[in-house]
Amino acid sequence: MGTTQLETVPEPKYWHLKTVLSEALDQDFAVGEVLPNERELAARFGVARATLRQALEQLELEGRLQRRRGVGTTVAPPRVGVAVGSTEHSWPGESADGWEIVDVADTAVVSPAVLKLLGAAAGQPVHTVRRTRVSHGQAVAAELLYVPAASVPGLSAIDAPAGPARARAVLRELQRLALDGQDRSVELGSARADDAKELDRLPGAPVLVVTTRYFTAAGTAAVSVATYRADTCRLTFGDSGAVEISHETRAAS
Amino acid sequence: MGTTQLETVPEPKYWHLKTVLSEALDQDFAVGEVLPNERELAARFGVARATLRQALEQLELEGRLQRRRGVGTTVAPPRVGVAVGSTEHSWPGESADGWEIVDVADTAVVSPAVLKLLGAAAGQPVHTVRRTRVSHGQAVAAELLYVPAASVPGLSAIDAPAGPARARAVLRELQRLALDGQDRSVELGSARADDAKELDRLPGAPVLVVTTRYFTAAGTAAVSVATYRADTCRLTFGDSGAVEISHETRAAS
DNA sequence: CAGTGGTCTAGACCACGTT
DNA sequence: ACGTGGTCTAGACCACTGA
Repeated sequence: MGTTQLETVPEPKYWHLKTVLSEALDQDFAVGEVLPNERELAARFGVARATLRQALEQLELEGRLQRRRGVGTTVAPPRVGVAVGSTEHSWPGESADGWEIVDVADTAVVSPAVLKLLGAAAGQPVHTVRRTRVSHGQAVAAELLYVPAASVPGLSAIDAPAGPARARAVLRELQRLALDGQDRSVELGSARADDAKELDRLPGAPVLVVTTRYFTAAGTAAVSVATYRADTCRLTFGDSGAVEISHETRAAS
Repeated sequence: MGTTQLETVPEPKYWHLKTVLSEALDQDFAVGEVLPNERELAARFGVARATLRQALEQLELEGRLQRRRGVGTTVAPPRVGVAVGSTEHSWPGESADGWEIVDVADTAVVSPAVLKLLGAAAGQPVHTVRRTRVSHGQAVAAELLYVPAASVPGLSAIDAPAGPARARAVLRELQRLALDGQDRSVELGSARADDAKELDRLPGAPVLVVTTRYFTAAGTAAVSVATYRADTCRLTFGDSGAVEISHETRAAS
């Protein structure tokens, strides 16, 4: 008996479903179009709703679909490229890069892990600036920027009582410093409740967490933790224009 | 009736469960330790197994747990930092960076999207090199490197019949070219069947897809599509050492 | 073989947005 | 009020690993 090709196991239903749906999306649906509801789709494919949902979840994870409770499931536009690492190092807030200040919780309590990143001692006052990044009219990222008070001594006395005005002051002071370098990492996470609200997603939604450390000669002057919507964003780093790709880049060769 | 604090909606069970488990992991479990099986955990918390699984899935997504069919659920070590963007641009294969050549499918059929990235015409021959990146004894990434034959003219005649030897030859030829720049993007995806096998994960597992374009004066000389295990990897970019963080960085402030 | 996680079902109820 | 997706249940069977 020749070992031709029949040692493959039965493909899970939801996996096969995903493939079928994916092809249907390419051929029969336009961006923004709404799909039939889950109960009907499940019936049409002859599977339980939970199984259908497993396929939809994957497609949403890959940025093909957008689902909203109370509304429906729509075909998502291609992911937007969001520039994260320009060639030149720069402080947050320099040039209009799509970030909007939301709020600042002055001298707030900071988690031990962030303190460790800052190389700061517990109890040390830290300015905490909350910002949102908007692209194509949609919120794509929420950021928490941590700036030890020691990094921006100019603010020690002249202070507004916290709020957007003060946040801007913190950024302004930062930009006066000489930036020696920066450090960045990207990992997968799930949206905390506050970030989820900012990003118009449910808590637990997949996000790309970008952690950046800003260095001066004196050490780590600031740390930024930015969470990007993983479903709609493609983070771009590089010299030249953003890479233009779609999910098809990874289609079976 | 004072509107004290009771407009909060009931937290989903799986979300609360995740929090409880997360704290238990911090306090009562060591890295590598195995958890009780799903049926017992579900019973212990008084929920259905599906609900418990929803919590476990999130924790796995966040890199806190590792689950393997037939084996069990174990506490995952902190994510490993994997350097992706060194300061200097470099061709793939330069310096020992943990990549291992697996195979090369010479002049294989290439998806239209990749061809578009390459700026190449359909039907043009493209060398396709398959590599794996190993870190700490574990496969963390699988890569497909596309090199149009036109980029490495030195290989046109002197050829082995495809295979690791030829793959090495392609990389060697690449490194002779003057690299003008590169372009990188990161997005969330789910593992294709072949990548999943390489990474010892199930198909559909979450991965970080890093797409890199390599430019010479003549245009795009090569494109790399690397898929990293999202559960175990933290991609690092930057001048200095990798950022050292844990999930705690994003703990509620 | 026994035990694990992975898949699947057929129902129920809930939270949300729109009408 | 209605229809949507989100949560949850209590079961069943399957695929894989290891002893």
